[in-house]
Amino acid sequence: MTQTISSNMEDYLEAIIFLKEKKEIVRVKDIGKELGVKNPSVSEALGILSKKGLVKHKRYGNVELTKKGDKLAKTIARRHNTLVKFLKEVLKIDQKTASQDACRMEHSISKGTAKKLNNFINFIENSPYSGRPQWLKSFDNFEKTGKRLNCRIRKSKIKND
Amino acid sequence: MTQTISSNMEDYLEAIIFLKEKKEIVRVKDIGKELGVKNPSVSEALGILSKKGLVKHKRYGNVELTKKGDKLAKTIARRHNTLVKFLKEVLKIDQKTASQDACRMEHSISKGTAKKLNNFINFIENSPYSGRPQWLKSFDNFEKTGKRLNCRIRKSKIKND
DNA sequence: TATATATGTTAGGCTTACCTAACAATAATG
DNA sequence: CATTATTGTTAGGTAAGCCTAACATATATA
Repeated sequence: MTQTISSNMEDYLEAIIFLKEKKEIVRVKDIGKELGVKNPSVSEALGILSKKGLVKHKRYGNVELTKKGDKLAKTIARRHNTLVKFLKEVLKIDQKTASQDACRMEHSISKGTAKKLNNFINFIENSPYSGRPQWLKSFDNFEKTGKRLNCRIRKSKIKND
Repeated sequence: MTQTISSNMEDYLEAIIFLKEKKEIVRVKDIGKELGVKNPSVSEALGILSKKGLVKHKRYGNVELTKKGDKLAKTIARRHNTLVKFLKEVLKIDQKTASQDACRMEHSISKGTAKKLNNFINFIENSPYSGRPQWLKSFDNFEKTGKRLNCRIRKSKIKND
């Protein structure tokens, strides 16, 4: 019985783990601020997440993730980061838009797709020869000018196609 | 005053344009079947979309898109197709998963990102020299073996980076 | 320590998007 | 053309996720 949670509940988990990282103590109002919702909404969400065994929270106390909640939160955060990387590094989308888009897309991407996308990023990041691979530089140029910037070597050497 | 519609309403528009393409006449039950919802839900949605001037629908009649609705539906369908292409062509995700993921992601991707992703696909599809670009073949191999398959030409010719 | 301020919870309401059941109109068929 | 089957609509209900207003607790300070 693998339990599922909604996108919105995923957002709460993600906010909690994010806040935990930089503040150690996580309070209802911090979560609300992070997500742009009011305290009663946070209280309600925490009730739901508690029932599912993802969060520990006693009345008026601070918020903790259970082991299970922590694991799930990390998965979501990882997906988020993968998407941001893709959007920024490959598509050259600005930080703000990239993270906004990632925030929404992270809930709709399947496990397998997330994995493959992550591989794709790794492939790019571990590119041999300097930083950005040649083909991506060629894409940058294609974007700017609509024209392809060919690798000079290929251009001069490959004729038969 | 640019009006916005919800993800779900986007799905209805998309279903309508999809059905229109292959059946000419679109009925409430077709939409319901396509989206996996019951007729009353479709009726309700059509009411909403009609009020927004995106759909024409008289009681017990068939469903049409207005000019505005058609335009919007096409935008959504385009985003969907772009995502499917990316997932299939770049990440090599199977048809079924790709279209499922795209169905969800198409609502969360921003306009600018959709455009850039589309450029990226075009860049790949219009690759000079045979079909799949070398760097993507290299990625395929990276996925399979964890190792990078270098372009032979670069390998032998390029030394200074 | 009494009180004020900040934070959290509860109660009750709203919206979206779904549902079932009951009813209405259209289409198909004896 | 009358009846049945199919399709569509309306009415009314549910769940998620948000809100405000009112109340409760905790914390800080006079």
